[in-house]
Amino acid sequence: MPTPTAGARRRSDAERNIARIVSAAREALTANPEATIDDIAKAAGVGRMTLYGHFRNRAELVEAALTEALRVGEETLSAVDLTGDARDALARLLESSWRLVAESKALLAAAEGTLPAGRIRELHAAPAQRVEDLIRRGQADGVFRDDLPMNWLVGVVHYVVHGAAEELRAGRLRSKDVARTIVATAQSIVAVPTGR
Amino acid sequence: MPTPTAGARRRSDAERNIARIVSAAREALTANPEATIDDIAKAAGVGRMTLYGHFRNRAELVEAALTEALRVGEETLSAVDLTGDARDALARLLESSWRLVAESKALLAAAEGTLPAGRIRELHAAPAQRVEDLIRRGQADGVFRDDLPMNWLVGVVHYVVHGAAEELRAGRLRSKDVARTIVATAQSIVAVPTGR
DNA sequence: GTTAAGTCGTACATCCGAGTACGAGTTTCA
DNA sequence: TGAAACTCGTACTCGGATGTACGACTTAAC
Repeated sequence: MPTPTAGARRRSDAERNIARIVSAAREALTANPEATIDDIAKAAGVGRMTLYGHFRNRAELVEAALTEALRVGEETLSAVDLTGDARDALARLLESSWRLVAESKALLAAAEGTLPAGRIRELHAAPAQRVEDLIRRGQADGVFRDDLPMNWLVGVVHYVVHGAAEELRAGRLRSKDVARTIVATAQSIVAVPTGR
Repeated sequence: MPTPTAGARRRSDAERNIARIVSAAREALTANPEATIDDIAKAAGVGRMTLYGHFRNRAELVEAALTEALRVGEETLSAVDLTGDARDALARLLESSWRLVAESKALLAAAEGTLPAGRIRELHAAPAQRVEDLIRRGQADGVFRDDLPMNWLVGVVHYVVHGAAEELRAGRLRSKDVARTIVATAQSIVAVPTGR
């Protein structure tokens, strides 16, 4: 955020513009991680100089956009019921979050260039943890495999989601099939493998 | 290639330098899709001007590197025995090609920016076709699922390979586990799903 | 050993985006 | 309504990459 100083009383229009800018940054960077500062300012309906009035540099802006996206994501995720059969819980989690995860991809790519690597992992440790916990529970219940590294199982679910989003974007997967495809694929991956 | 003209008699040192440049481009762009022309020239042990003597611009160089990579890949792939049980064939295919596929990722990313999209798909239609044929055969034999779009099955195998390579790069997957992890994951994905 | 081909440094023209400086105009807020 | 906060255009500087021009040097090829 622009002014980390505590008692930051801002004028209402400034507040509104900041919100617009962050939102525009999130959208623009999601569509194209290399979006220009100028692109973002235009998308926010604001002059470039106004933007610089609130964010010292690109890094600050990217961080704000990423933080915002993760906050929204966290809200959505925390509303998902993860009790009951772990396989069903995974389906519910994916159905309600695949869009968010997919959108965060480009944003992450934008952050990759400007933010320190540690800061990035730090920011999205929470959502990853949620998936890990669920998988761990599924393993304890005997419905998920444990012959592959946990890191991998968590990671591959992400890759599947990103992949599906990419296929959708490229027109090789129909919009209505995405959720079903992701769920079926992820479930197959984490399920206890059948011995042929 | 630099001179598409037919009777291009080149001096031997030029020939050697071109080979070095293409090879260096392949390596440099694999490590970093945004590698500079200058980086590549240096890596090839050649002056920037020499490079420009053989490749008019970045696009031409990227295309040469990509073509070269695909040619090598095609060679390796065509040596794999794809007969017998489709599940085993898939394992063999992945074991001998995952490195190549992973390396091609960054190269593809580099091409994405400079080459027309059509040219790219055209260049790597052949390898994708090989995977598709194998999956189709597995389906005919009843060992692979057919409840998901073919495009997706082909695509997701790529995403798994790229993902594993990324995890390896990030130090979250050990080198010796990569092949096994990829094979196990891919087999789980394409296998006929068990009805719980 | 001559000659054409190829090498490659220096220097330059361009383009593009980030970030800075200035300053006049506009809006909020008390 | 007056002052501070904010907006935002113009016009820079700066750095980095691409591609071009020139020209002297070196090397392969016959």
